[in-house]
Amino acid sequence: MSPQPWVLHVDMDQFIAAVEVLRRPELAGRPVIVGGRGDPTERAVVSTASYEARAFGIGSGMPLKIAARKAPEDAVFLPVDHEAYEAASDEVMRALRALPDVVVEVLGWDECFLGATTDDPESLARHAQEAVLAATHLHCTVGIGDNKVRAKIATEFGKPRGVFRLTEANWFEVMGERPTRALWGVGAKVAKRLAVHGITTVAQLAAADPGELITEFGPRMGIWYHELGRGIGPAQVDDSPWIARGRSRETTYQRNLVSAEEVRAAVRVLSEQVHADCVAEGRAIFRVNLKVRYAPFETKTIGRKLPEPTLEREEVVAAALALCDRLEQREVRLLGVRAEMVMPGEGDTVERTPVRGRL
DNA sequence: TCTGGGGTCCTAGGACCC
DNA sequence: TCTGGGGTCCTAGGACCC
Repeated sequence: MSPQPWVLHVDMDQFIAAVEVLRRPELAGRPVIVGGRGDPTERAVVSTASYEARAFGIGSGMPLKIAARKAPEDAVFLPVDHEAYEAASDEVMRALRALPDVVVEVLGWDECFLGATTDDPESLARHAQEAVLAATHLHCTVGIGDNKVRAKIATEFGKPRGVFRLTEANWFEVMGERPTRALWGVGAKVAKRLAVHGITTVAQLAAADPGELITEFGPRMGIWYHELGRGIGPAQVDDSPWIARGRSRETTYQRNLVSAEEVRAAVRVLSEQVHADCVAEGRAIFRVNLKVRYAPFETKTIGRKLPEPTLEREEVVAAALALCDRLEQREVRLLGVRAEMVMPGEGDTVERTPVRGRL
C-alpha cells in the first residue's frame, strides 16, 4: 500500500489527574478529583476525575459539592494548578514534535492533531504513545482518521491507552446508529433541534435534506451539520502558532453580589486584570464585553466597541463600568470581563477563521 | 443538586449607506 | 405617497469545546 495522508488525534488520558498523581505517587490507585481550590464545599466544578473516581459517577463539569457526596472516604480533592499542567503539556507537545515528519496542531492542554503521510498510521500512533510515555510518564489515546472529525471521534473508542481507526470505510458501521450528540460539535441544544426534525441518529443526519438543515441552522452551520453526519470535515493539520482573539477573566462569587456598588467594584477588578493581560501581550483592545450570571443561573452578555483600539487602562475600565449601567438590579453570582484584541498585522478587526477552534 | 474559567465561532436583526 | 435591493458594520445572544 502506498503512503497516504492521515490525521491522528492524540488525547491524554485523565490528564490533570495523571499529572497530580505523577508528583504525588502515594495517590496512585485512589480516587483523585481536581477542581476549584480543592475545597468541595465551595462553588466550583470538577476539572478532571481519575478513573478510580469516575467509577463512582464523578466526572468533569460536575459541581464539587455533588462530587463530594458521591465520593468514597479515601477520595482526594486537589486544587487546580494551571502552571503544572502547562509545563506537562509543553513536554508532551515537544515529544510529539520530535517524531519524524509530523505536523503538530495543538488543540488544548491535553490534546493535539498530528498530520503525517504514511502507509502504517497504527505504527505511527504507537510510536507517538511511546514517545509521550518516555518523555513524561503519561499515557495517551490516539485516534486515526482520514480527516480531523473522524480522528477526533475515533479517540473515544480507543480510551484508555489504545488506538482506534475511523475512516469513510467504517464510519456508518461505527457511528450510524449512535445519537447525534456523539458528534463533535453537537451539544444538547442542537441535538434537541435536530430531534424536532425526526433526526436522532448519525445515519439519519447523514440522510437529512440539506435544505431543511440550512433553514433550521443557517447556511454555514446547516451545511456543516449535514457533512458532520457523514463524517466529512477538514483534513489539513496546521502547525502555525495560535493567536488568541481575546482575553477574559471571570469569577463566580461564593456569595452573590447584591448591590450595584459591589458589582461595579468587581467589574473594576476584573477589567484591570484583563487590561494587564492585554498589555502583557502588547495588543490593543477594540471591544469590551461584560458577561453576567444572575442568580440563580441566567447568563447575559453585553458589550461595546471602543471608539479607537486602546491600551489605556482608564479607558478600558471606564468602558467596562459604563456597561454596568445596563445591568438589571438583581443578585449577581458570576461576572466576566472580556477584551477582544486587534490581531497583529491587521486593522482593527478580528479576521474570522470559521473552522478553527470549533475544529 | 448545583452548576468554573478559559476560549472559539455563528446568526439574527437593526442602523446606515448607495 | 410609498418604500427596491444590495452591501457593511455593530450588538446581542446562542452554542459548543476543553
